[in-house]
Amino acid sequence: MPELPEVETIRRGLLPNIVQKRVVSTTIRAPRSVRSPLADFTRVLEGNSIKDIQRRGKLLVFHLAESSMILVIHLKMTGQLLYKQHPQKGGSEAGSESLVGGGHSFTVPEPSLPEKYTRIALTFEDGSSLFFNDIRRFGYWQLVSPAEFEKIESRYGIEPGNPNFTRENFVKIMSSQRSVKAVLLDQTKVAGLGNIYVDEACFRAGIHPSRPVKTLVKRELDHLYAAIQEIIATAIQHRGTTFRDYRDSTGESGNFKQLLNVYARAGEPCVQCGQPIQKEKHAGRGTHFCAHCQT
DNA sequence: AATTGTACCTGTCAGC
DNA sequence: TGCTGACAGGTACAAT
Repeated sequence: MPELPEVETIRRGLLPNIVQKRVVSTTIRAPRSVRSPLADFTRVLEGNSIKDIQRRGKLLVFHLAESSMILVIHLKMTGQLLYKQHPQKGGSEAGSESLVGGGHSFTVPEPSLPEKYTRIALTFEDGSSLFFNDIRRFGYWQLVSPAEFEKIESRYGIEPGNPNFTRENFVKIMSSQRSVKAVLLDQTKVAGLGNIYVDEACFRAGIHPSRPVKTLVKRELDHLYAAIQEIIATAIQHRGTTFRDYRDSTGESGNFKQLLNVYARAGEPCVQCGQPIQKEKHAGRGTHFCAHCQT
């Protein structure tokens, strides 16, 4: 799924476009993507407007102007939130873009929305729309009360980029029997990291992802603490990483892929030492590392 | 408390 | 070409 940098990029893209806008209609094409009673969902959203969009870890948090209910959206693996300025005519090829490559010139029609994988759509008073596309349907939209939100929110750990991501708090987390990989992926410990950025942070810090966190010495903790913040900040600057499904709110891919050192580079030479990057399963996830540079 | 397996769902790709 | 199995950026839950 989109991790912190991707979700943050989506949030920033949506903010100027849908805040203050009134929802005039909701379309639910996949009822299971909504984790609230559908009647309530529609009743609360229609006629209401978006007051603000925040983010907690990988969760997008929509505050409403005329209800205390909060809309939380999790994109999981393949969720996308696409904003379209103008209503589209179904089935047309309008909005095509031309690409040139390998000596051939060809045209890729920009798919019109809604499409096959559109699960939910909102239409605003000015005719613009927000589409939730999600191939695998792991993602969800949920309306929660402030009390329920507080409960959800409180389970998330410290976040790179937030004031609570202090070295002191970081060290507190890094004191279990579990591996670095497992702890950094644990959203109740550090919120927002996923498989890509955990592997990249471990590489940058020179730490093997299967090391038990309690074996890290001060210098290694310092490196890892700094690496996480640098990776996340740089990834946000580059608008996230796109492999296949991730797109920002305008449908654009992220640019951080070219800066990856280990993730999805199994067998390719390490940028530091030239040895092939390894891929093994750790903490249940495909894990990429350089056996020479990470100890 | 921590780890492992399983489930959710659909698409893609490697291998036969 | 077609089939099968493994795997994919995430997380919740049950079992161990």
